[in-house]
Amino acid sequence: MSLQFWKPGTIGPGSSLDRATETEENVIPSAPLVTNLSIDAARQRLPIFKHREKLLYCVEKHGVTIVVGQTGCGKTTQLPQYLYEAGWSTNGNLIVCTQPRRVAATSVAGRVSTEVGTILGDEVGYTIRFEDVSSKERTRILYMTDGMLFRETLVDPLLSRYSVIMIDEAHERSVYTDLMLGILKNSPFTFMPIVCNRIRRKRPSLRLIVSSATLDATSFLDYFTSGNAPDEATIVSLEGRMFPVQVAYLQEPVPDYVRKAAEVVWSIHLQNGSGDILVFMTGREEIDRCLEELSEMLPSLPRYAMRLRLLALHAGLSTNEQLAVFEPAERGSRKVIISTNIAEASVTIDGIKFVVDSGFVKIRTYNPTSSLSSLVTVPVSQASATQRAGRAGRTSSGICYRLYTESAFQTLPLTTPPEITRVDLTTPILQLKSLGIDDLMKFEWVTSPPAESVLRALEGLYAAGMIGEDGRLTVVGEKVAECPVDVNIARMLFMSKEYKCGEEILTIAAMTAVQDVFIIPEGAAGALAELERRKFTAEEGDHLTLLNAYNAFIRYGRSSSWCKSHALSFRAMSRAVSIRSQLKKYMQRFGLPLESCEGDAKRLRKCLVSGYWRNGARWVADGTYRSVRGNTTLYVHPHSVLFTRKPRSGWVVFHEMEETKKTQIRILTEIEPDWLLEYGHKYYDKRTGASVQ
DNA sequence: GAGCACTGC
Repeated sequence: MSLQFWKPGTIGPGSSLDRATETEENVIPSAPLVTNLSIDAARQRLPIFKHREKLLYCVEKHGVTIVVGQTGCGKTTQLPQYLYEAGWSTNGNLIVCTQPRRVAATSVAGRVSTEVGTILGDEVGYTIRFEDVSSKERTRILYMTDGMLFRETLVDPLLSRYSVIMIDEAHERSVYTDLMLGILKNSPFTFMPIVCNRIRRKRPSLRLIVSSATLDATSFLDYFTSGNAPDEATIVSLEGRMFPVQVAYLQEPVPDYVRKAAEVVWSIHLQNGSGDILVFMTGREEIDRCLEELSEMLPSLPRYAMRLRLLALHAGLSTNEQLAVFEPAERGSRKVIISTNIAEASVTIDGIKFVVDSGFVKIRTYNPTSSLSSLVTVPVSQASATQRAGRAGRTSSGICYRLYTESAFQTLPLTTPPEITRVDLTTPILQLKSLGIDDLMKFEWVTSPPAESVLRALEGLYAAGMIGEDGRLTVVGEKVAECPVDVNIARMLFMSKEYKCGEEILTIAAMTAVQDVFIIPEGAAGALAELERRKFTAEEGDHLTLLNAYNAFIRYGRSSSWCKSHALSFRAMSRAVSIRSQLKKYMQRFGLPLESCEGDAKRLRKCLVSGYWRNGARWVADGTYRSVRGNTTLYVHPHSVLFTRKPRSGWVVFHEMEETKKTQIRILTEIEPDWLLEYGHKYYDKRTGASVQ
């Protein structure tokens, strides 16, 4: 394979590390310091233990401490321990550290409890949805998902259990991270001493640490100090322990990065010593194509070369298939993992020495005007590209090959827009209202979502009866805010009392909340799986089909082998069981009866319409649908049981709509059109005088 | 007749 694609002076496959000019000595830039920690000290790149006293001092003195720490600097594991030793968790107080992901919260808690020398769940514990491994009396350091802490604020807005709150991985800017930071600054109940002195009287001892792996951390400081109180907060930079990763760029852009990726993998393999290869693609389709290209090359592998073990990694794989990427390659062979963005932060594989970065990623976007969510392929941000490159330097020095030019890299956005700017805000805004934040126009977001999204969410909440004309929560809205489900689904749960079908609606609510219930593989196996699925098919549509599958799963003893032989995902089904039992508790608390409709599907479908009435669609002769709102053309998702069939009444409601190549609707149920009117009139007549046609 | 990036409560 020719090396001419690689810009001279950067590193091409096969060139020696010694000869190559380094474009970036270490792809993780060292952090500039805005700190009252001595800049000289930082320049000397002191190891973390020398920061320790300064760090404790900063937390002690200031309301907000921003910590910039690279991968491996120990901020997540060490910092809470320092605070613990320094006595921040006396008098029954807790030090809480939030993580965006469940696995991170559990694994870090495990590590720290070992370091402290206690059993997990004793002094060190974790709390994630469905799992609370902590002790009310004894736990002092608690790891938690940020979503879980956010939910806790709905119950205890003062967060009175905690003396220190550390929002970790803040650079990822998950919705819940942003909401947590937002309420810490804005809520009338919370305490930011800098911003809100009246609260400082309520919680004078509470401290906040925001920790981030990237430098946009300075913006967190500005956010909390409104840009004018630098002596009230600090940024501390910690040195990471990472091996250097060198970066090579293409000299010329390529039209087909999938093919190019396969070629680069091939030349790395032939010209470099041992070390596994990780390739970033955008989705399953590209992964499969790249694997195909590589397997076609395999027969031409020279006899002297190591063997190649080709692996795919994406979220759609079963647990076992995912675990395969962690198995060390056999002697004399090299692992090549072709992955989605899952390997950028969620899944960490040791032993990777080479990263091949396509430079693209699929992200969710939301168009508030059409309330359409879509999945688009976009160029990655520089921060993402840096993170991807870093995956090559976890266990030794490595090389990252970027399948784009250096000048293209310079034009990439610095960061990915925070998730809060790209999602439907209906649920977040309902929850903020529940926290007493009524005037959303005055709410100071870390990054403001589009005003249109806020308005659309308010409109939806009003239409669903969650807020009144004054914008305040209704009695139902107050309850629904506590429920961990979508507003539509919550409405159904409440209406099930009228339709006497709580038992079934509860199951449907749980099943619609999990993804990939049916496993339909490609090709011949897929056809067999389709046949299996037909055993559960209800002619009314997907909701009742999901209900049938759930009931059968319970009837046959929740067995994983049973799932396997019926094309069902055991993981998804088990999750549905957990969600159902959680939602059941909410129903009991709200006094909603768990009656069965005793096979009366009409009652059940009417209840579905009470939640989905804004998601109506009409069948047209070409097999597509037209939405009731907006009259846009909708295509049925191929996984729907109504994909091949016209609904008898010609009308359906659907669970969600999403734009991919076309606008698709997922999880459909056949209904009578006048059921839509029953709910539609209440809304349309009052607001605009228009009606549902 | 055709397809789901990744989290989280």
